[in-house]
Amino acid sequence: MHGYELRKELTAKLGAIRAAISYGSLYPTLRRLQAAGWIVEAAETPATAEEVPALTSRRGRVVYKITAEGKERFAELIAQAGPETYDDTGFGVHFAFFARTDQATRLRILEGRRRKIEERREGLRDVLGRAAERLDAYTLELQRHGLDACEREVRWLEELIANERSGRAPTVPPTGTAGGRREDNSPSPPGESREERP
Amino acid sequence: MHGYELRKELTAKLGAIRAAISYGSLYPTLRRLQAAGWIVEAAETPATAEEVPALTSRRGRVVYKITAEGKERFAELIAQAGPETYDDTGFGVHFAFFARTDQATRLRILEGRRRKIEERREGLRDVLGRAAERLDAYTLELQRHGLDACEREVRWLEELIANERSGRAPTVPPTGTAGGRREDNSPSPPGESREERP
DNA sequence: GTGCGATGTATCGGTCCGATACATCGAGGC
DNA sequence: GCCTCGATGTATCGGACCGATACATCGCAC
Repeated sequence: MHGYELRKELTAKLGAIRAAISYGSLYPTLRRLQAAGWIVEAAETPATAEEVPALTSRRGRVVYKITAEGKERFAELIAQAGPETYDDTGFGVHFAFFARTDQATRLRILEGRRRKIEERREGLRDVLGRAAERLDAYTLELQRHGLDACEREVRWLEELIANERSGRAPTVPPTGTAGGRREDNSPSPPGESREERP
Repeated sequence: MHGYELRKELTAKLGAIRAAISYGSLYPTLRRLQAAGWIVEAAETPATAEEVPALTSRRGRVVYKITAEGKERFAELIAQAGPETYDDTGFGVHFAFFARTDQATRLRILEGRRRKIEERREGLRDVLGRAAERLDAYTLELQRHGLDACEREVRWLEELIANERSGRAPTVPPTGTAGGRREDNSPSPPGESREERP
């Protein structure tokens, strides 16, 4: 893909957890990835060969393609979990690419996230319990709302974990689930709804 | 307060919406505020005058105090709303200081936030409707979870707006609401909270 | 035929974070 | 009595990211 397209794809895929990637972040990142050899510039074939060089310094759209090494590195990245894997954005990114990794990784990350949210929940309960009379009604309402969100997310995660253990696809799209699937290293992958864009 | 204390206070007050302020942000900000004249260094009185100068370059805790101009600027800041007022963090900060501003401002901000969340909600519905078959089951589940959070927040905001219009304190701690309060410029401030564990 | 919004690449200044350094102090273990 | 460890406290530095902006092309509606 080229940058603009990539941005749109990611915005659709990650829209639930974060705003669009900024250009100030996108283009430098693409160059970094290229410098590392994880993507290569795959110059778009001009419609007719002779019509392109006319324009002065027009950059034109730059199409990138992931390399074998890049794929390898990507697989490593989504499978390995550091502390930032469990914060809101980090977890969202990992989760959005769950279909590309194996069940053990998915379970590990879901459980790590649950632990993190449980900690946040306890912190909020603490504040609501101990500091309640020091805080005004609006601040308290904010904490309550946050606490509610935590409890809700823990339940959501627990459902996902249970589904994962039972080998089923994520929760409950009441659609008829499609597709037997085979995979190289993972025992029981979830149904991929469709897929495969390089 | 001094920096460390301020950080703890803010962490408790804003814990529901964001992580602790980093030191790399806190101390430069304090200096910026001081340079602008909005806070002043109010050197902590040493326990006994002669015992302090002994230590070599020890900075000791630096206590700051807000100035009259700082208070004025703060009141302006929480009352004025830009685009960033309605994103997650910005809204949380405004909301956490709602008790310091007037009802008209509170309503304006609550409604702006609602509009923003409704837009996000529509975006997610769009993706779930149009791009559903292009995305894998996990990504879809992420969108669904995000959509659910949006719907929930809109309901929460609507409750708050209704309460605000009726002049009552924020939502529903089933406590007997306490406190007659007077205030300089605001028509009907909310009761300052009593304690409460749900 | 012209303006305007979508498409597309790119940079720059500023802000914030994470890691780290350094110093003091009280509590607890041995 | 000594020593380590965690909490308290101020501070900086490099790097990542955002928001604004610039500039160019293309298709379409009016």
